[in-house]
Amino acid sequence: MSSSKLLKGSLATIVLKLLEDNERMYGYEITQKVKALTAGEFKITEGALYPTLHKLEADGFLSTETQQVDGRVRKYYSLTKEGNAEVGSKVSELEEFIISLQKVLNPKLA
Amino acid sequence: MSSSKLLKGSLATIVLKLLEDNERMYGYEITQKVKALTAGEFKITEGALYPTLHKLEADGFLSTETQQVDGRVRKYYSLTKEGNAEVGSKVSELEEFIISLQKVLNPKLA
DNA sequence: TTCTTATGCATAAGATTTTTATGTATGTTT
DNA sequence: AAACATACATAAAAATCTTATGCATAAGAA
Repeated sequence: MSSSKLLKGSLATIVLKLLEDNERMYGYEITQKVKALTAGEFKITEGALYPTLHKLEADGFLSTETQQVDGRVRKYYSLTKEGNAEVGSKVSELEEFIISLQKVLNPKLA
Repeated sequence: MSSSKLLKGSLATIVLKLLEDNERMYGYEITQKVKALTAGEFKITEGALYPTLHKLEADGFLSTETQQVDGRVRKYYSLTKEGNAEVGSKVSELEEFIISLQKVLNPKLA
């Protein structure tokens, strides 16, 4: 993920969340979706995304099916049962992190 | 920083922000302050904090003065002129990152 | 028609930032 | 006396990212 090397462990959570919302997606589609959602702020690089997808699959959170579309190969990812159970806690964890971060950045408000 | 290895590049920004709010602080005090502000959610480790402080000093954003207090040495850090000029943009960058992150995590709202 | 851009996957080297472990030292509490 | 808190520091290892590279097809521009 680009956007100036911020946020380390958030990419896996972002991927899981997108797959919760979308049923199935392929890698390139994920990069475009994130770019669209953030108005170009986040640019997920392939070097970060593909190893993350492979790890999530190895961990049993994602399953894949390859498909030919217009002469090109696409590898679709979907949440497994375990993946589905994981998304919520991962997203909560990240949201709680954001809340804590805001407490530091703006102690008067948050 | 603990809280489960989340957020990579945010520690330097947190340090700069605390020093903007507090005039001068020493390392151990920073760890305690962050713990207090976040109700124990963030536990900054020494192995992360001290190298970060040293780098910020090397970059010219912080200056130091050592002081003896109750037989123990404290190394106080303060923002330099350059550090003061840097805090705002670093904090803005992090806040914009949070906004983008929320757009991904909750596309219906944000 | 050739070059560039877009689509689509993947891996490897290097950089960065963190965790974990270790070391030194003094003061305070049990 | 032992344990915990205060206070600094560094090094090895792990984690996660960027950058570079490679392969391949399709579509659009020059």
